[in-house]
Amino acid sequence: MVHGREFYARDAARVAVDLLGSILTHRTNDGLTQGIIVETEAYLGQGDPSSHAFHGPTPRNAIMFGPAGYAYVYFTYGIHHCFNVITGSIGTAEAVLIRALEPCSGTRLMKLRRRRADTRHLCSGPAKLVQAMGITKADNGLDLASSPSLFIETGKQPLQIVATTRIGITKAVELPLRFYIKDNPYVSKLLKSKYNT
DNA sequence: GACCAGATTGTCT
DNA sequence: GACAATCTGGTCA
Repeated sequence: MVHGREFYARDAARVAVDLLGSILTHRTNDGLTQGIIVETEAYLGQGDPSSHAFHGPTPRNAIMFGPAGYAYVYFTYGIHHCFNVITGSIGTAEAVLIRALEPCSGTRLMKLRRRRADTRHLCSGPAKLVQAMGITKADNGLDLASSPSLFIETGKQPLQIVATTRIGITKAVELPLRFYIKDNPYVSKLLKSKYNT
């Protein structure tokens, strides 16, 4: 079942947890890719110093201030893109960053896009999965609740979930807003980068 | 595996 | 002008 607006219109942390085990699908002209979401991070809008929304609306983060269920794709470090889903109610600017996937369908296509042969390294990081799935800045603002080409649906249910601190940020680093599936080999980093190289 | 440096440009102060 | 929700490839062990 594809997640609808009501699924996304809840607290970012709750959505982040519930997205674990769900399946992300992207259809492009090149073909179909699918992955199980195994790692997420919650960003709490204007109250969160490490959120893009912290300083208020700008042209870049405008989509965050709209309704839940929309995709927020941004560019960073001069080379990378990251993929988020907007959550909460209109104006709260909450979002969930998808950090890692377990490749499920279209792994051949993922390997071509990533130019990597090792399945383990196809989607084990926010910028990696964006590249493997063929997500681009053009997907910014797409409605995941109604798009036929980009959506998330219910997957496995009973899971062991680990909550820990977020990665790659310099503010509010202590908040336990990163979630991943215990013992899953596709998670980007454990407490000490174990599966990363 | 651990640690480090370089890439490279959009975005905002 | 500074910095960024990162990744890769190098060195050393």
